[in-house]
Formats: sequence, C-alpha cells, structure tokens
Amino acid sequence: MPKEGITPRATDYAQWYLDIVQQADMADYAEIVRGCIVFKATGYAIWEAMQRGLDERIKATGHSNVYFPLLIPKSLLMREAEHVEGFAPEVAEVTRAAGEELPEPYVIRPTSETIIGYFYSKWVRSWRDLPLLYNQWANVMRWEMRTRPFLRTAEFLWQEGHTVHATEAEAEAEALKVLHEVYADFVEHEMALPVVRGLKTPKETFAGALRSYALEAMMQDGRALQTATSHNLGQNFARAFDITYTDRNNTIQTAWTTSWGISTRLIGAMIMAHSDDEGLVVPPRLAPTQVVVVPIYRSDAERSSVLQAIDQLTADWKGTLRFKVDDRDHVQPGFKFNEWELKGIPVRVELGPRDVQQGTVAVARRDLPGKAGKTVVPQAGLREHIQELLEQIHQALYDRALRFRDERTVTVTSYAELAEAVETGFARCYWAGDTADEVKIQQELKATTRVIPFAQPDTAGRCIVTGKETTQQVIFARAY
RNA sequence: CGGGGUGUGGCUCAGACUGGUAGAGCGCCGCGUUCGGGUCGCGGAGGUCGGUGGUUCAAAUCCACUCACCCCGACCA
Repeated sequence: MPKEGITPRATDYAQWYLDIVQQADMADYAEIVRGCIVFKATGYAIWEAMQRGLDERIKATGHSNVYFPLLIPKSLLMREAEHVEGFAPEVAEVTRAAGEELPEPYVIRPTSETIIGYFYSKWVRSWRDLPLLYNQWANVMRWEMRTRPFLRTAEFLWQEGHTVHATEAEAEAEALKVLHEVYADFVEHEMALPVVRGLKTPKETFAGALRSYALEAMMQDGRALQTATSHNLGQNFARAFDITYTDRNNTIQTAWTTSWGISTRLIGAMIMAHSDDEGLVVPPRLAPTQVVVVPIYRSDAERSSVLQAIDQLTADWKGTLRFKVDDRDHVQPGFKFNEWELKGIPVRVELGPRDVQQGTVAVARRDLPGKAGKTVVPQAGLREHIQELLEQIHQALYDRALRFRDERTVTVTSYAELAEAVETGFARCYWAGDTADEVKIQQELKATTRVIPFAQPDTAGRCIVTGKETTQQVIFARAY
C-alpha cells in the first residue's frame, strides 16, 4: 500500500527522495534564496544529533572548537593556485557595504583553509606549538549549478577540522585517525551505515591537497555518496600561507596541515540509505525521538485510564529513552500510525483499553513497516524490551544496508562488465590508469572512481583500461 | 551554464488553445460523530493566478522580459 504523497522508489528514485524530505517535514525550499533550503525542526534536530555524535568524537580525539569569520578577503583565497582553480567558479562575493564599494571584495567562505591558514601562520612559531588541532562548526557557500535538498545546496552546514603538524607522518596519521575514529565510527555506529574507506585518486583529490581520503556509502539506487573526506594537505597550504616553525635544532621548517569535513549532506545519505516507500527511517541511536506512544480510546473515561497507564509506564523512561506521547485528541490513531511512520520514529507503542485490562502493549518497529513489525508484549519490562529493540533495529538497518551494498558490488575484469556494473552499483576492478583514463570513463559511463579501498587483494591483476599488471583495485560508481 | 518541463488558496491540480473579472479534491476552522492502520456528516474561512512591463474597453488566459523550482547533462560536500 503506497503512502499518500510518496512516489515509490521503484517508480522514480529522485522524486521519492524529494517526497520524503517534504512529507517528513524536514526542509522547505527557500525559493526566494537561490539554491538554499530551510531546515525545518525535524531536519534540524537530526543535524543536531549528528553534531553531538561527531563533536563528541572530535573532542575525544584531542581537538578543540574555534570559529573563524564568514568573509575571506578575495586575495587570500587566490594564494594557493590549485585551490583557487577548484573554488573560484563557485564563490559568492561581497563587494559593497555601508552603501559603498569595498576597497577589496570579500568572498563568502566556500571552505576555510585560506583564512585559517592566514591565522595559523601567526600562531605557529615553535615545534612546541604543534600539533594545532582545531575544528569549526560553520556554514559555507558554494554557488552550485544544480541543487537538491541536503545533498547539494548553495549554503550548507558542516564542520571543518584544520590541523597543523611538524612532520608528514604526523599529518598523515591525523588524516587517517579522523577518517577512522571520528567519521567511520560515527557513520557506522550512529547512522547504521556501512562505508568503504579509502584513498582518492589524483583526479578526485581535494583542490590543493596532497592526498584525500574518503568514506563512500551506497544509496538504495546503487549510487555512491561520499559521506566524509579527510585531506593530508601536505605543505601546499603551509607554503602558501607561510606556516612555519622553528624545530628543536633552531631550524625553520615548513609545517604540514590537514583538513577534514562532514556536512549536512549526511542527512541526505541517511534518507537515501535507510528510508522506504512508507517514509523516512531514522536510525535509532541518532533519532531525536526514538519512541512515540499512541493512546487509543473511545470515551473520556477510557482516555483518562489509558493516559494514566501511559504515565505510569513511561515514568522511568526519562533519561534512558527519547520519547513522546502523542495525546492529540483531534486525530485518529490510524492517522498517527501513518504520520509517525512517515517521520521515521524507530519504535511506536500503542496502548488502549484492552492493554490496560491485560497488562500488555503493542510495539511496532519502523524498520518493518505496517502491521508486519507489530507485536503485543507485556507492560512489565517494557523499557528494557524497547532498549533492546532499538539496538536490534540499529543492527538490522546496518545489516540490510551492508547486504544491499555487497549484493551490488561486483568485481569486474572487462570494460563491458564495468559499464554494466555501474548501472546498478559499485564496480571493483584493478586499476593502473591515469586522470585522462578516468575522465574518459566518466564521459562514457557517467561513473567515477570513488576510492582506492584500504582493503586490497593479495594478488595482482590487469588494469581494466591499460591492461597493465597491478595489485591496486579501485571502486567505480555513479556518485551523488 | 546547455536542453526539457512547471509556476493558479497550505497541498495536488482544472481553467489558457478560442481574453469577459477564478474552480475542484485534499488540508484548515466550527459543531456533531468516530477512534486497535490515513472516520463520516453538515457549515465556514481562505487566492491582487511567481514577478515586472506591454497589447486591449477588458488579461490567470495574448506578447516581451525576469525570478524560482523540477528533470537530463556538465560542476561539486
């Protein structure tokens, strides 16, 4: 039974996505501000949950939060050659203020390496100042050609970490540590979304970086979505911004920097990975509301006895379960069931007169929509039952996503197989090609290299385009 | 930015070809009824037809420009 207002995934996946965003009330188009969206309460609450989970991990790995200005002098952005080339087309400029033309335009940050580089060069003097481990939560703006809610918007919210190190090895270790301990840990353990970890090819490397690492997840249409990136910037930015330090031997050294980020695009990943034709599915550990309780009654007398039973039942939930009681009197239970399903609340509890008499309650799990996921359980021990159920749902979502990804990941040995595989998912293949080869494949197959996975085979094989013998495999996919 | 499409009460759309002063369903408000999977009935409110300019006695309708959104492509977190 298709839900009203939601185009089934099989009919039109892109439209389904937009329908979920609208119907679950996550965002509104900011049609008066090009390419921007309004994060509505439901959508923003999910971002806040993501911020909490990430901020915790960012701090646990030794970083502190700071905040830099939104505006960057245009000349500063121009300092790192590749960086300029990468971002110049999509920056917005501020040229007037207080009714007058500014002597030098500002750009609205598309990312903050440059302005942060400027200040880091002032702050770093000695090897004793290093490492510098900072992060900022911010909004950034990129004037993208084509926008889609959460996945690509002109303004988006993110965190960007920027660190400075004494040696290449330390910068490298930092970039990897964040990838694994902050990003992959968060995405897999909180969002129930399995990721492929790996290195980007030179073509896909961040503008100005030495090496870029990324996490790639598979969406339900088989396309890849980069959920996080972490860059070893080498000495490129340190040279451009003169970030130097005096080492133990009183010699001036150029520092090594990293940057890493995760954005509100992650909300899009969550939607596209887990949701279904019935609506949004929010993974339990992330869910702002984990449990909704729907009372069922006819008369006023039944209403008060049911609500009283709910009060008693939920008395010890505070602090352990994030829940709400939907005691709205003007909508019917069936309507509420649909509405909470649409909004992706992981667990729904229904309690009516029958339950009051029998000491039971009906519990429905969102990952099994409709009546399929509904069971009647005793009221005794309900809290523990729900806690366990939430964990089961988390695991079920993760397992389902992993199985889906594995089923749609094919190892290919010919160009024809590659072309076929990227139609439905990830293609894994031996690769010794260069950027030109990648561009050609992108033009022909609309697929790009996502990552060179850390997990590599022991045996060698022939590159899919050059035929050269190599031990390196890459993943190709169509990407968001 | 190139190609295609769409803008009419909160939402989905009709009305446009053939100009004559705006409709339906859902939603919303009120009353009653119902309540274990999107209740039903009656009554009611709500729109300068995306914007600007033009043609005309008269424009949602015709013309020009413009803005936004959606789809495909190129760019990208």
